[in-house]
Amino acid sequence: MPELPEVETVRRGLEHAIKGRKLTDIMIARHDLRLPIPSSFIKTFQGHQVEHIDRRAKYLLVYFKDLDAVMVWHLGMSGRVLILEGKDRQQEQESHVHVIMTFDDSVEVRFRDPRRFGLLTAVDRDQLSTHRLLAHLGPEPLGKELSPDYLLELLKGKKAPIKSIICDQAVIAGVGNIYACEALFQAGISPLRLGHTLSRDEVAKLIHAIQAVLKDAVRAGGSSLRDHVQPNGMRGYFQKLFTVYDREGEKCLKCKKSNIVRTVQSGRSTFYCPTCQH
DNA sequence: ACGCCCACCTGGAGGC
DNA sequence: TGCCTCCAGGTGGGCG
Repeated sequence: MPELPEVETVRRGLEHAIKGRKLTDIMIARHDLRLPIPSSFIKTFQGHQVEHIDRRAKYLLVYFKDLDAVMVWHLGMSGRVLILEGKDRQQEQESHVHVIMTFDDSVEVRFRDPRRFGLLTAVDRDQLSTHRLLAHLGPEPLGKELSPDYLLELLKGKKAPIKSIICDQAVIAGVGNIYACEALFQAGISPLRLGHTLSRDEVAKLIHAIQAVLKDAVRAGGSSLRDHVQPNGMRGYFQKLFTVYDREGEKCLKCKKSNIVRTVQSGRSTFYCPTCQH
């Protein structure tokens, strides 16, 4: 379930498990992810010590000590990171584990991605901001650059619905389908509204809602971090937090009157309350 | 330029 | 049981 909060949760889990450790072995079961894993991948990273792990939008960036190359990792739609230590490592190999990285000969990080929309590659540190995967990304939603001024200016003349706009990684980096729905519900703004029709107050309210929803989800992910080392660990937990997403036909939790409606925008499901959102 | 559609993949759920 | 259809958290290329 990789939107920003899930990727941030994975980042924290990785930082905890492998920061300062040496990447002793890399096993690649298949290279053909969304982008092929470069043939030089193993030679580039094997034997190096993890310095720290960053996140940019939905990308994980693994930095190594004394190494120019940064490991750039995206989980796509179905990507999961499994962290296994000690006796857990002996457990039966699941399907669709494409890469296994071993640290200090004792901690295993497995990348499982059934749909293979994820990617794993190497980019030089000084080329990160201009790399084609990352160059177009907009501001981080939890940073200071995401201001009402910024978003209001960007919405001028935009005829796309606001929901599609906030899912655009060039506008806000890291918001995806679930949290776009959740934030619009919290802000009381209809996902169907065209971008240019939002008032300054609404834009401010929307930004506040996006930040609140993401922070809550990061907190929830953080609190269930231990589950993350186990397959299927966190799935049920996050779903409990959804107020509109995937709740078509159920009673709105706010007005307790209308049923949640599902519609399709830009090919993606949108969920909203027709009473609470205008 | 912008907004939308589609393909890229696999698996799970639900209908018949 | 099995087969079919639809749906899924992302992304970028291409089209009108």
